[in-house]
Amino acid sequence: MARTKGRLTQRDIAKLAGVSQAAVSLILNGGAEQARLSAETRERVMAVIQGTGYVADPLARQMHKKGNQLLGVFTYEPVFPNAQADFYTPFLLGIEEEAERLGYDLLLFTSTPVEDGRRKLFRKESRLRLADGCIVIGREQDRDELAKLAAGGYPFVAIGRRDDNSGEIPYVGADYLTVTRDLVRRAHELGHVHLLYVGDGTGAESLIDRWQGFSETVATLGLTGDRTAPMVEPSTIIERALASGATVLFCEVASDALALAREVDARRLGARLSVVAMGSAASLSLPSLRLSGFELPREEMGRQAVRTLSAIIENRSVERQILLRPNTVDGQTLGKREQ
Amino acid sequence: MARTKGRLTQRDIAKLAGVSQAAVSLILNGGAEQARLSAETRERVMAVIQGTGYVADPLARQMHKKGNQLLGVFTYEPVFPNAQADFYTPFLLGIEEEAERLGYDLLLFTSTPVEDGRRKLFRKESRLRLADGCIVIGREQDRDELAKLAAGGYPFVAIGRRDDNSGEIPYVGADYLTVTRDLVRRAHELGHVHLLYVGDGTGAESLIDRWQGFSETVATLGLTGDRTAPMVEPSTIIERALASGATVLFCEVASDALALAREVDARRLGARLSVVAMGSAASLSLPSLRLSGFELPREEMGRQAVRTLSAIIENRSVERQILLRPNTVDGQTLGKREQ
DNA sequence: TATTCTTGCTAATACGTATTAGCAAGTTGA
DNA sequence: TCAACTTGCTAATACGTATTAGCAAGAATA
Repeated sequence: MARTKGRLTQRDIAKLAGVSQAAVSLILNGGAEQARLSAETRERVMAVIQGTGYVADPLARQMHKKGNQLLGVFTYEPVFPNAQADFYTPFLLGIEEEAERLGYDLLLFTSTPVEDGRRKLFRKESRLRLADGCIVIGREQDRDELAKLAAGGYPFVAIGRRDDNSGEIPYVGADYLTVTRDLVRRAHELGHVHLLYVGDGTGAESLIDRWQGFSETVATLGLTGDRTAPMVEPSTIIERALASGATVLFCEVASDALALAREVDARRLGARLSVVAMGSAASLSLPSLRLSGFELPREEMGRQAVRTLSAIIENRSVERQILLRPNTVDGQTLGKREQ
Repeated sequence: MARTKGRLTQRDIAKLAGVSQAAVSLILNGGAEQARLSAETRERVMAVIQGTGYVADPLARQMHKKGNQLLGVFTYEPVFPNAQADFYTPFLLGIEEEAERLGYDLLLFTSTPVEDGRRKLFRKESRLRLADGCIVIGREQDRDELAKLAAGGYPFVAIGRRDDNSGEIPYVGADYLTVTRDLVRRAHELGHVHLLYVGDGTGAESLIDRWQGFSETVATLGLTGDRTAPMVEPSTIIERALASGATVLFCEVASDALALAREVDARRLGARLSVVAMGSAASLSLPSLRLSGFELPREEMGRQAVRTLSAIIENRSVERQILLRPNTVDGQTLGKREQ
């Protein structure tokens, strides 16, 4: 066996069988009918193929398909967590699941060990187009870069809402507004009439929406709604609430909610002060302290992002901006207002 | 939003920069010196590349046996866990970390649907070549497939020891034999002379090695060592141990160890019966019940796999079969033999 | 002034496969 | 007998990149 050349090709097979390379390809891909290759020819070629053990080079086969069936996942920090309570994993779980279902592989961009932060991002971005399209998770200060991407015609979907002037950044976000409204209503049903919003209520859309859902609903229902910035000291906030007569704390940031709920617990104020976690209510909860509030449907957001992205890549029509409703979590920290 | 063409090519770049496609390729691959392209031209082309975010199609590059700075990761089940106690994550953490350090991105092969509980490596072969090489995690019954891969000259590293006749499957495994020996010695030092091995002791190398480390050391030290298959009922095993006079249980499977330790606890036999977990002693432990035994150095295995793989890809010489020593875990379940 | 050298680039081709258009020879129909 | 049709195949081209050979214009040399 003179293995002069590295790899057996269709040309070799063709030569051995006395046909053209095209014939070999056609026979292998079921185009033989269409091209009316005779049964004899087909058998002859197949015999050679079997005899030589020829297998088509998968790379060459893929070359003239459209894409590479690759979805990029772009994050601003390493994906795999040290920490137990982990932000990215649920998204990735959903992404992986749906990617698998749709026949895509995932490309995880690791950042470069380059010191300078900017270059780091740049180097990452320079590899972005390796994939057919990309899912961008986290960090909402990147509208410009995303807008550039969109303008360049590169298919991508952000996880987390991104509104910009051009209005055409595709995203899968969470409907904070509605769920916050529902929680305020729920508090109202439980007798609360004075609510305290703990957080900034500005900046990212997700914060603006929470605040808007809160303040609008408070107004609609004729309740009293205050706002206070999150403090280093939970005690300060609790005292402020007690002093003002507020009976529920709506916390923008879940870790604040947890800290506050603990302090409330420690002071045995559970009956007088409720705590609502606007996010991560389930995942941050401890067995001994289950927060009330809501939880992002992260897995579903991941799945939806993959569906949207694949539709964009494959040029199918699709709703490009989707908000999913967070799940409300009935914990122990939202109770009836003490009479 | 343009989206006229699917993917940006060197031809597009060339047109934009007013040069030939060849010039673009040369500049990207360091052939610019050789071809005497002027500094201005180089800069002009690079500017266009940066502006557009062009990246060479990995498939086309692989056709010329060029790398893409891409490491594949193949697992037999989905990577991202539902379960809390998670198998893959620590490996991936190490892999991501080291890949980042070495300037590789990661390609997660998810697209193969799980068939009867696991993914099939051979279904992926076409996709595998997108990556410069691949890390295969888990499942030790895949020697044939791996041998085929190796024969095809595809660079890969298995996590988990794989010995086969050809003897050349590269892997990063755990040195179960040594650590088991040390644990038996430790038990001996604590006064134990009659040990019970709970498990099959056959099948995968990892199991064979544990049994071998156990039985050899028992023989060397002149101890008594029995073996029993793992049972559905922990009670049965415990009674068998008590009846035979064994004072330590060496458990092949960590979840068995946990179940046994719990039962021992429940029966208040802690002083009479020790339990050793040969694997996951730390990660399976509860705050209230810390197992003694050992734990795989999963992160380090991941890092080492990346180092080995990159060496193979880059044609540097490297030890292809590496065993890392698991870490012993001093928990509460291995104590002095009761006098 | 003719020759050689250098500079800066491009044309052409290869990689291995898939696919479309179409050719030559034979067959059928009128 | 000429056109239309069928049969059985091939030529040509595309995919996107890498690489080699070599061309044109100017500079240096003899």
